Amino acid sequence: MSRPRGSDRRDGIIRAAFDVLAERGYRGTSLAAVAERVGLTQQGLMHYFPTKENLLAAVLETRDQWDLLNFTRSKDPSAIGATELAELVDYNATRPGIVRTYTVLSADSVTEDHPAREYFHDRYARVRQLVAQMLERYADDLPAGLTPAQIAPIAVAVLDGLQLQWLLDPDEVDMPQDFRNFLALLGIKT
Amino acid sequence: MSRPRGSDRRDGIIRAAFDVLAERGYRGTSLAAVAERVGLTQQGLMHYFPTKENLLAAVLETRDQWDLLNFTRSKDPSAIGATELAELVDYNATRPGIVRTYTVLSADSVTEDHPAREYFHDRYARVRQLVAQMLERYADDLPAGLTPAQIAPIAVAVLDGLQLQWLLDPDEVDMPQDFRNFLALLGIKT
DNA sequence: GACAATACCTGGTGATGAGTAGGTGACGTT
DNA sequence: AACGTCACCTACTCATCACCAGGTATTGTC
Repeated sequence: MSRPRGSDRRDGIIRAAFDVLAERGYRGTSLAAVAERVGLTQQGLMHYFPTKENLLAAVLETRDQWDLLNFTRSKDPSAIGATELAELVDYNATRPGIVRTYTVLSADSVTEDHPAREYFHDRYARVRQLVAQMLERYADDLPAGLTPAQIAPIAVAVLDGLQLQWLLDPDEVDMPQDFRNFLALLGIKT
Repeated sequence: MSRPRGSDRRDGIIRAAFDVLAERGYRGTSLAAVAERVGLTQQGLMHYFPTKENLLAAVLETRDQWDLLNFTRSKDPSAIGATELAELVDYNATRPGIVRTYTVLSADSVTEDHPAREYFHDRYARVRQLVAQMLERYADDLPAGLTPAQIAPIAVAVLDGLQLQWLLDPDEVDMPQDFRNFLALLGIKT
């Protein structure tokens, strides 16, 4: 019966915290609840993450791997296009937990004194820039004379807004299809 | 020095609760904090609203007046168009508090056992339907052969998604302009 | 096998949460 | 003037929170 090694344990805690965060939001998440989920006491958890804020930061850093930014990190932003973006939405539609965490936390972060506020502020700036770069390849054919930089915030809004509606009513809202419809609106075929 | 009458007091409490909800989310809001803001003790507040959930329900019911649904309640849905919708966004851009409450609470509501879940589920269904009705008048000229019903969830997503980005970075994100750009994407001029 | 670091634990603390129980004083009605 | 209702309070209860202090058992290193 070997004890998990330090970094494995950390991973487990982060994974559990990610889930609990999705279920209860930041203020609704207790360290004890996260600890219980990995079979530790709250104090055992605090051996790894001395404060709640610290744990949140670790979650945000680590779990970035799942999202748009890291989806594209390895690649050249301008090398990926709408097809890949639509596929990311397909993928997200199979992972409600991940979507929920980011939806809940990002809205949570506009709250007063929220520790993740700066994180999301910066993150959205980066995502808008990334999407703008991606749209460059369609720049000449964009409708209404709009530029990639003008469309980027709208596209990001569609991504986020559809997630919220989908989380609230997965049977009624077909997120992947709706996103493809949006791309069609841009005159982009997938 | 006359004491506020019952219903006035209720209004004051709801107004204060609305603000605190925006600042801290549902789970982060304490009855004591709301009470303090209206100059009552927590128990004084509970004379009017026996439980926290009860207070939330009252806030949601009452403050609906500010939103899209009530914006249009008096009018025939098909009588209002994109211009009015864009003006609503203009108006929202001057009222960050209201926007924040709905943004925070709607995302909050996808959380486990959240008392406002059903409210937002139903609300979004109604908003989508309303927007679809509004789009009917443009039905023949919509791009990519899309129908009002197909565009409605996208338009609602844009509304919500832009609000989040705007709340996080009001200097960088020009919500009203971005929304007009979206309408341009639909081939609608304002 | 000595020794230190790691990985936890038990046992607190003080703050704060929602909600309860039972009052008191002001007011309107008759 | 008596009476009831409304508005609000003090004084709890009990659970839960983040976090601290200090311990012990296991593990890796030499």
